[in-house]
Amino acid sequence: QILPDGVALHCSEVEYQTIWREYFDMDTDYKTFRAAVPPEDAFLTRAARYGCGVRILQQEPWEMLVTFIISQRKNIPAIKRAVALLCEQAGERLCGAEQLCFAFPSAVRVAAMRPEALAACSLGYRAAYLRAAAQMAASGALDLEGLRQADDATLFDALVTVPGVGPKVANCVMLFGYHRLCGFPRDVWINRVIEQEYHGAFPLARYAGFEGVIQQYMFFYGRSAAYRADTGR
DNA sequence: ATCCAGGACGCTC
DNA sequence: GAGCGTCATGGA
Repeated sequence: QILPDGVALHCSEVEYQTIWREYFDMDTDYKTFRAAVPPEDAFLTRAARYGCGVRILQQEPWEMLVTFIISQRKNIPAIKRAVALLCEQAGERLCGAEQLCFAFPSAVRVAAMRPEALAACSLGYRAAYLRAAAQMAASGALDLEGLRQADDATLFDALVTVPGVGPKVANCVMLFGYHRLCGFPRDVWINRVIEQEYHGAFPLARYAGFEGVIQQYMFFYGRSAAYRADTGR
């Protein structure tokens, strides 16, 4: 089945309708977002074309909160490793046909982890953040599901009450965990792009309501070998 | 070996 | 509110 942006899915119709349609955000028209990029913005024009298949996944708030707390001051391979270790240490064991597999652990399960198990996930100083976040989410002091109904500002304010969650991580959780496309996470890569391509001033207001989609184009292209080749390093 | 990583926090000023 | 040093660990 061929879907917008040349995406091809190899699964049954039922599986697509019940799982992947929402997860891959197939009912959102990203072409309209890309069309908002003015031709005179050569960087973003290239970035949007390069990342035309990028979509904002509809992932779970708790999973996003945890993974982006872990992400701070880590590179992507190290993040993957830490998340995998966390799943092995605390995740529910899945009956995989071939290889051993673990689910992403719930807040209750993370809150119940022994300190040694948590320390075995190579989280460093983030271990204390993660434990606090798990206690908040497990106790209901932080109602991650209820916050789906909250407006953007209320959601942001609630997220930054969690230890280890600042503006960058909160924007990631809003964007990927709550599908708030206004989220615009500023990480080292985005700051680098804004500095090099926009002299420190990016026209964010032009993309009101879908800032996060534009951010993804900037991030994906800015990190790519294609960009380094285009700019000569 | 050295630098840096999808930052946040606590402290000054 | 803006400008610092610090934080633990591993990847490149």
